[in-house]
Amino acid sequence: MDEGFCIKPRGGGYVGGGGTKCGRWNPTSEQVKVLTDLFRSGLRTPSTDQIQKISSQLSFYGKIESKNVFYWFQNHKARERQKRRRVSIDEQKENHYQGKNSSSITHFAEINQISEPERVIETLQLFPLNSFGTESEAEKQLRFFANDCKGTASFSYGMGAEMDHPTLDLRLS
Amino acid sequence: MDEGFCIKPRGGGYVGGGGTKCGRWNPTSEQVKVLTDLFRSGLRTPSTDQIQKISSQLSFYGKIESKNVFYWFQNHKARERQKRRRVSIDEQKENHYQGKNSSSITHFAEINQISEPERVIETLQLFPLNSFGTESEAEKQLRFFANDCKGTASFSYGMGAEMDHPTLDLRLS
DNA sequence: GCTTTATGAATGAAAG
DNA sequence: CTTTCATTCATAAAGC
Repeated sequence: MDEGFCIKPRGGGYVGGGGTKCGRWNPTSEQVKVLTDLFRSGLRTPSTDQIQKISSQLSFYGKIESKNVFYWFQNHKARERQKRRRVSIDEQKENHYQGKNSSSITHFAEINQISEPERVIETLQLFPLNSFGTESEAEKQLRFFANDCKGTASFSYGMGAEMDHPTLDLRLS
Repeated sequence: MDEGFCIKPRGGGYVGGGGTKCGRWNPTSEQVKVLTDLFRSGLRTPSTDQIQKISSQLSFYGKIESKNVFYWFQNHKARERQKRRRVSIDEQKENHYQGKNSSSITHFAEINQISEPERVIETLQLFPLNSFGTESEAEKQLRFFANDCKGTASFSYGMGAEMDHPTLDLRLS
């Protein structure tokens, strides 16, 4: 793949024309059967090594790449969860106690996370207190960005007259 | 202009009015282009300052936050690495059996041109100015393979030594 | 054959 | 940095 370049009309602009012959993997029934079997056996997130082996085995039945196996598991797992979640919500709507015991395994923490405090640590400018190693640069950055006022940051950095048109001059010295 | 913002392009788009309730950042093609350009220029882990500047510049094309830029680079970098890794392994495997009567499955016209100057200038103080740039085709990332498999199930499909033929021994023990 | 559905692929966000 | 999750985009296959 990688050469087809699937055009993505995201953001409004429709890229007319465009052959985009992105041929995607089309698993054979045997391949699907094996994959499903593995999934049912409990395999959910195969390791790289496992994926390689599975892919090799399945290549007997037809063209296949490692990434196909990877995607298959990702999608399968995600969709199962998705389905399950829908059911969960559905039951929640009912709001009836389930006569069914068995401490529900489904952790629906996500569902009512809708109104989570979000733990917005004001600004915390008190002590930078750089505790070595415990926090990576990336994390610091992220936290920093959290305060970022979202709406089009157009502070005058000395960007001069860059707002006139797409200057794109990204000199970041 | 494409007019990006957070409108869901598909179908009618039920973003609901007034709420500004946009889910996740949906980069415009211009934004992606610039980011890709920067990446190709060698920028991999922009500093906080750089991120802010980039974000400011890109805000011209649509709503964007610093953290979006941060995440973009993080993801892009990680996925490029993953892709490369996977392709390598795949090519390595490509030499395996399929000897049977396989009907020319050897149609792997997907030899990625991992060719890229690859001048990973860690520090990168200045940029070669954006300069047009054709639609960079480097936007096909690939997910990585997990390494979870916390002994979920005791299946032990005998994939390991039997690479002679599709054993597919899915012993679930 | 055109519409709907199923699913492969991609990627933003975030947790670890 | 690595790994996982959620949501969306794109398209081949199925249904009408």
